[in-house]
Amino acid sequence: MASSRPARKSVVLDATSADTKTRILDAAESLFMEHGFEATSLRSLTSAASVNLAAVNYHFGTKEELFQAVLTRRLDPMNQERIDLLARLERDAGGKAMSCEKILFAMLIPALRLARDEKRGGKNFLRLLGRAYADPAPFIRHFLSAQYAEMIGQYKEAFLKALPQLSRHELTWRLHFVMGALSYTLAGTDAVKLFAQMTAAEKYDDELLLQRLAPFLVAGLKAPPLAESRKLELVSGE
Amino acid sequence: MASSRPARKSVVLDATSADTKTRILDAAESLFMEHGFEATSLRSLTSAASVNLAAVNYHFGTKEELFQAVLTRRLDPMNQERIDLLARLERDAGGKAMSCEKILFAMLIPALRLARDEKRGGKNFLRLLGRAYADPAPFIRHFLSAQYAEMIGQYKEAFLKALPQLSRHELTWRLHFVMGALSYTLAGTDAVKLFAQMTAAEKYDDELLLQRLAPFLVAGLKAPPLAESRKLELVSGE
DNA sequence: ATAGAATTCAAACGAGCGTTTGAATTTGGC
DNA sequence: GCCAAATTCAAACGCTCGTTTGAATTCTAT
Repeated sequence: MASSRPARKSVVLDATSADTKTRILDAAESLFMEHGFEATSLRSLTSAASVNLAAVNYHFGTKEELFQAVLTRRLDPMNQERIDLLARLERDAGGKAMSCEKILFAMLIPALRLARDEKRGGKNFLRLLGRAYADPAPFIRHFLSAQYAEMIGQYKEAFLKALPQLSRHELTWRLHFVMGALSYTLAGTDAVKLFAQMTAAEKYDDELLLQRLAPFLVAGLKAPPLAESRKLELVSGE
Repeated sequence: MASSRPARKSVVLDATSADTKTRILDAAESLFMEHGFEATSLRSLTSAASVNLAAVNYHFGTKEELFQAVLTRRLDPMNQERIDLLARLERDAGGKAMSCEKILFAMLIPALRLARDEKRGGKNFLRLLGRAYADPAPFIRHFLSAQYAEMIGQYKEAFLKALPQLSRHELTWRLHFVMGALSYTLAGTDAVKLFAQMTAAEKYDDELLLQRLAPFLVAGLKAPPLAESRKLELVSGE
């Protein structure tokens, strides 16, 4: 039988809590988040999930496919929610331009809902997602690229209408910055304390985090495009 | 003798190009960037550097210490440059408040200089750094936290003066977002194509990247703090 | 030229890795 | 109640990992 000692210090799921596939996904979500893909062994993962070592290969094929399954389980519904929410807002607007804020909120709200829903992985999953964005493994990058393509495409069109002063090219860059700040921020656990010693009073709270992030990102998106004249100033010595 | 075949497809350094320690650091910088810390083996690293396998442990102790040495070599001078540049600007301003742009540029310029200096690792190192920010390994997080503490502290004080409408707490968050967008952006290699299909005409260019990032971040920093009244709107369904 | 320190080297160590196997067990339709 | 399919299981396979070792070699100061 599988040892019932924790992998390191972490959770061991009750053997009766759910079926094998779900227990594996739950343990993988937690361990991949904590240690990353490469540093998480299938042995620690299966013992945390209280399943046999071979169960991962039986149910998912390989470790890589398991990782993709972990992401898909939460990501597909969240991105679909984003697409649906944007479509509804566009219908409500009746062809008129929407505000930049509204579009951005439509992106953030499904993430916020997911973060608050412990049954869907909650904060754990968002942090895992933030980490996955920065993982150098090609299979992860390609997978995420495919998962996000449709959603990002739709939002890019919406933002283009809301921010007519931006070229498509400029907007592409800014959406990149937005996703960067978002994923980096969500990935932070202890990392929040990296530069900031948070007061113990205000504990880590994803909702509050997104509320602070939103005005920052809206202002960035609305910023005037870089003037030609400023370029030299940046690269000169001062 | 060490095999002279490349680790995967990558560079093999000329055995006479530099001393052993430097060759190891150079190969490590490149491979850690490409594959991440866990996924880079000392065997592929030492063969790419054309040194004996045991040389890493002899010169650096452990793989973790090697990683820290790779970061320290570039990071210490860059952050010192940032601190010095800020101090000079503050002296020039003679106690009067500096503009937000100037402070941010003082942060970005040393990074830009490093990116353009191939002898100091260039773009490779900045991408490695961006990846390191998102790595879950505790020893990396603690190391970076210590490396950045002084620099971030100085800039926080400067920004506080430049942005008096922000509370210290609010600014802490915004600097977190700034570092997020910056590191995520710098970490992108192929990742730039993640959401954006860059035109072949405009090839990847760190200088241009920072020029686009700067106005985005300045606008975000200057954004008015989140009004109480908006909070509910974000968390409600629409 | 030579002693002693520093470095390089081939080889091995023990451990952990992802995956496979084939038998044992459980499950579900008839 | 039974048989076949699905699942679980212990064990092993082949491989790679970071690190250590002790001898061989190179460097340096006298």
